[in-house]
Amino acid sequence: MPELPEVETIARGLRHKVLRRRIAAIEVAWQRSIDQRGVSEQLLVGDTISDVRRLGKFVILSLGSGRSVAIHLRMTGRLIVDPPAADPHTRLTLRFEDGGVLVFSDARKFGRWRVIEGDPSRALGIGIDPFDPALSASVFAGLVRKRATPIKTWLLDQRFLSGIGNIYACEALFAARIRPRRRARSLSVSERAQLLASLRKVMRKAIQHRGSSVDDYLDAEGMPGGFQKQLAVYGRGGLPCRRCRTPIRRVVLAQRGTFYCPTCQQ
DNA sequence: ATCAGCACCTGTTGGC
DNA sequence: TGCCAACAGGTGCTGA
Repeated sequence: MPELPEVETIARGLRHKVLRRRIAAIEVAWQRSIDQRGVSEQLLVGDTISDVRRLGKFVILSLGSGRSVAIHLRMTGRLIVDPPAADPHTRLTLRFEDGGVLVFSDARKFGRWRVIEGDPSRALGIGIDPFDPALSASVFAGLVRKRATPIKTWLLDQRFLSGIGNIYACEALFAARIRPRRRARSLSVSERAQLLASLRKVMRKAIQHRGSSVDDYLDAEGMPGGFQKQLAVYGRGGLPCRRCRTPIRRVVLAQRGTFYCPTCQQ
């Protein structure tokens, strides 16, 4: 479900709700929702949340002990603080000392919690953030260099850039006017510049709208995003392109639905 | 290095 | 109305 803009929205919303709260207990309703079941819970009890932020598509809870919790929401994961009603898909519950709770709800059970000692960005093995100022044109060029894989597939590979998912890969390629099947290494200097600028522009705008709720995404406040109304191609197969009226085409690439305009994107 | 296929899961939707 | 197949925003593994 959530990609960079959604995870960013969730992390921001969660931050002020859980900061400085102390973990008193953990309840695991679905074992596979947490790595190192048993060991992880023991490590967390008594620790305090000192920061909340996003790393790629992970929500990171930093703890007073120096440890971190990396939460990947995958398709349907949600983080809810002090829910008004019991959630039927609750997989994990953090009980705070003050009596409140952080609930991890996940209908499809794909999401994972992982406790990390030391530097989480290293442990997670993910690439550079698209908004990292260190991601210059030459760094970007180095990452696509020699890559024969389609650019859409490359964008989804978290080891290069982290945080981009299927929606924003499609949207950024449309904005940059590049076909999803183009080989990564075949992009010209100006196409690479266009793509990087489009990734940032599309996702910055999506963050401003608190993400896209295509199906059932909700942020930490339980609110849907608003960016889905502005999607140019994603989910618009057969509908006219907003730029040239050509029907948007849907193909499957890297086992994922991929949308593009055959006229605007070359 | 890359890719297709499948696995992990459940809920929703669209076609018949 | 009811059933069933297809599909879903993600990732990891296997085997070719």
